[in-house]
Amino acid sequence: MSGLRARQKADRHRRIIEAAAELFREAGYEGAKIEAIAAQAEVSVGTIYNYYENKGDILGAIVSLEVNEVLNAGRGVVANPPANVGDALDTLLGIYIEHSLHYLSKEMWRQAMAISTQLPDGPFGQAYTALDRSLTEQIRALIARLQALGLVKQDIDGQALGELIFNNMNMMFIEFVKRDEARIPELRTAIRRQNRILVAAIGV
Amino acid sequence: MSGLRARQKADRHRRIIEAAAELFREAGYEGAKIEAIAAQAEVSVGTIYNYYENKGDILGAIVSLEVNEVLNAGRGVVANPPANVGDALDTLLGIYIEHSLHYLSKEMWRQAMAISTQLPDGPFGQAYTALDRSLTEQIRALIARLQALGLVKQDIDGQALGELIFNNMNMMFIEFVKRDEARIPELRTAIRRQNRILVAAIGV
DNA sequence: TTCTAAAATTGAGTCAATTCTGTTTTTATG
DNA sequence: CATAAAAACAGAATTGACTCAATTTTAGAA
Repeated sequence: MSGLRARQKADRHRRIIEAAAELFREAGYEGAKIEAIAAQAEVSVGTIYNYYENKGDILGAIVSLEVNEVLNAGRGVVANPPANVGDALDTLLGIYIEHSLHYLSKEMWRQAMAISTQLPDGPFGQAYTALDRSLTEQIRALIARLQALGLVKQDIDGQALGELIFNNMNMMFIEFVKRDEARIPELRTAIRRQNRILVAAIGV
Repeated sequence: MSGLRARQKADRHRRIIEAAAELFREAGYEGAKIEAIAAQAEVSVGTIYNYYENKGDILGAIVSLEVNEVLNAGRGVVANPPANVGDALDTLLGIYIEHSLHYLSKEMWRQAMAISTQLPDGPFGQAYTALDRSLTEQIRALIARLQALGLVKQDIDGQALGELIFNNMNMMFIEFVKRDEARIPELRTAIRRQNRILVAAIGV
């Protein structure tokens, strides 16, 4: 019935992702040749292309796993935010940023971001856009929660604010991954400073 | 003395850029083969790589020309801004956005942005980062001007505010070039809506 | 169990960016 | 104005992502 074929398929997917993740980590994205990934996954080159449209999509699958974890971690903050607008934002964005380099190197992020703008209609491009939207939505949800708690003015345009905060953080993160010597604490400090303007504007 | 070699060099640079610009326009970035650009520029493939590190750098040179024009156009607004904070911002950002598709197609922008994050240390990557900084700086200058005119609170953190506004606009522009069907008026409206929050916060 | 159509796999072949090496042109010096 | 060193050029060779036609494997009907 459901069996063999589906199981083999899932298994090959997993093997390809694991092989790619290992080689990307060891050799970098460019350094990891498709032939090497295929060999490591004990699969032929053609098969990889049966599962993923192109090399970027393999990286994309890995990045998606990571971002989904971040989204999950963020739920806790939205449900139970610190009782201070600035801290609440800092905590949520802090989770995004601190998680970001767990599995993915800066180089992998650079490649992933590049691919998502280069091929916005490819599988990964679309997935990445959706993930960005989910993150924006989560920030918007946090703002709504803070409004419910009476910490943020009721008449604030939550949608626009969420976009503003996400877009700024995302752009800062892009600059961060572009510079290998950039460090997370400085990134967070810079974002806090930018958000201070907003926090002052929206607090009750 | 200075002569022949330098002249030939400048001439070849120009021919390569012109050939590439024409082919990128006609065939798109991917569609424009290096061999074709070389043929059109009456130069060999090897010579192109003597002038530019890779295909992306050729596009980069073209993008830089465009962004520099935009920066020039922006100077006028900073020197003489509309007497209203929201309008002043909208006018400056409007210039950036309206100019953007003059010479460059969305596809060219996508490629250029992708390359600049993929190879941040390449010639174009560095140039692009510098251009972003110049644009941020110009927004900061506008804010300073508005402060001098008494339209913006004195105690506003102009640096952070400039970054916030630029980063948000830039991210919106990235999303804009990723969707072929996206239109400029809607982009400007969305950015105005986001900036409204800031305008409310910083006006005297 | 046996057979057949559909699905999946394979790896040699294609294509285009980039590199490399030998040649030509320019410069500057005696 | 001859010439050697330096700079630039040409295009053939390399490399690696991606394609495709042939082959193998699976599902399920008889």
